[in-house]
Amino acid sequence: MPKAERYHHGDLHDTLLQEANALLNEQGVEGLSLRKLAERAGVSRTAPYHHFRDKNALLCALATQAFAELDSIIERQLESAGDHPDIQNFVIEYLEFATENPEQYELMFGRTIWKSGTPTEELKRVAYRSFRRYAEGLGALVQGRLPAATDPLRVAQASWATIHGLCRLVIDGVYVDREDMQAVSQQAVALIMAALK
Amino acid sequence: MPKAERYHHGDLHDTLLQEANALLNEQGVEGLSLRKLAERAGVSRTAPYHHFRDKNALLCALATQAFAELDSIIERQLESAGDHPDIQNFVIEYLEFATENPEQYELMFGRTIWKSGTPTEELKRVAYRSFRRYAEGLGALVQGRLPAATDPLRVAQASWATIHGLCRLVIDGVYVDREDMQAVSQQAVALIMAALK
DNA sequence: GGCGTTATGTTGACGGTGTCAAGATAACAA
DNA sequence: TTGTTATCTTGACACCGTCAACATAACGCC
Repeated sequence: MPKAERYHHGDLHDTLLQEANALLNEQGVEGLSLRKLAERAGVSRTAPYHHFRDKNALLCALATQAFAELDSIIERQLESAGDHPDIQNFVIEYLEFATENPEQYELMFGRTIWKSGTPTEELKRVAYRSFRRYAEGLGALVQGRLPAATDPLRVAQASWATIHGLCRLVIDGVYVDREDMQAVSQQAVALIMAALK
Repeated sequence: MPKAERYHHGDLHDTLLQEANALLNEQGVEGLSLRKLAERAGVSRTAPYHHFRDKNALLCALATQAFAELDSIIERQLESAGDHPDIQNFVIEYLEFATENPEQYELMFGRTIWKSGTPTEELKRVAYRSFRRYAEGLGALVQGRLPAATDPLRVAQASWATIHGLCRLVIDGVYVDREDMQAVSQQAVALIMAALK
């Protein structure tokens, strides 16, 4: 029996995630509707509800996937770095990830899930795991090179905020153009490095 | 004749802006619908369309108002600063503005207008004017205290990205709590200042 | 004052959205 | 074979932004 005519799809869960990602890239979060998604998957409007509790859950699943990718980037950096972590290189990779997957990035950190929606427990877990790893890596780098009484956690938060803010400005198209991104990031890194002993 | 029964509202334009701001604060951008807004203003569904071309135009008007406020903060800082500009103080005021008006801040810099919508020409003007002033003020501060071949514009972009990123993380509730905000901002400022000669 | 033009406000309608309820179908376990 | 359960369906509801057509009032000109 041909797949298209079966009453049960067979692999709808994964198909939905795939098509949702495609739709996301084509039309952005605003263009991602469950109904369009269902149609693309060749299934009725409410079928997705048997695989995701609601739209928020679907979006969280997408964001969780994206965090896994970001996590692998961080991990790779930590490994290859050894005792010579290259911050500039990490920032470049981070910016690349964000600007090449702007819709996923929006989902990962954006209001859609964190403010207007409700992040899944799983999403919270992976999101904070990414940050923790980053903080640890950065902590190792700045170890003993900071002024006394400086909390490494604060440095991690501040530097992440810098990179994140840059991503947001570039992605949303405010104040910083895509061409300027590299230069600005170099400046940001230079500022941080200049502050180290 | 009592105001409530008049066919013509008389001051709908301003009333809409006011009520929209109220609705924004109560329910966020997602909760701001033209229909609810019209009802609050005591007017029919489509009446607002005679004062704003569409929802995007209304949102842009709100964002423009908010930029005017931010602008006055920046201006006040520039004036009172003289030759001793207090960056830390500016950052504190900026963060206050952003966290006390999170929905307006979202509108000012968020995807709703800049990515999924279309910023008005007027909005673009005021938005870039704010940044330009900030960049000039910061430029005066760091004048001659930067390593050679450092573009002040890049420093302005990088530092704005830092503050902005911090705001976003705090507002959306990711990685940085409201209580940590002050400490993180101090750390960020310290990093920048440490890099100056 | 009368009268046309324009600004402003109205109802009706259309296509889109998320999601619930009730029923159909198939897979699976006993 | 016979329940039980997972999956998928249609129907419905309440929202949403916005267009078209029409009603009302204000304003300027004779």
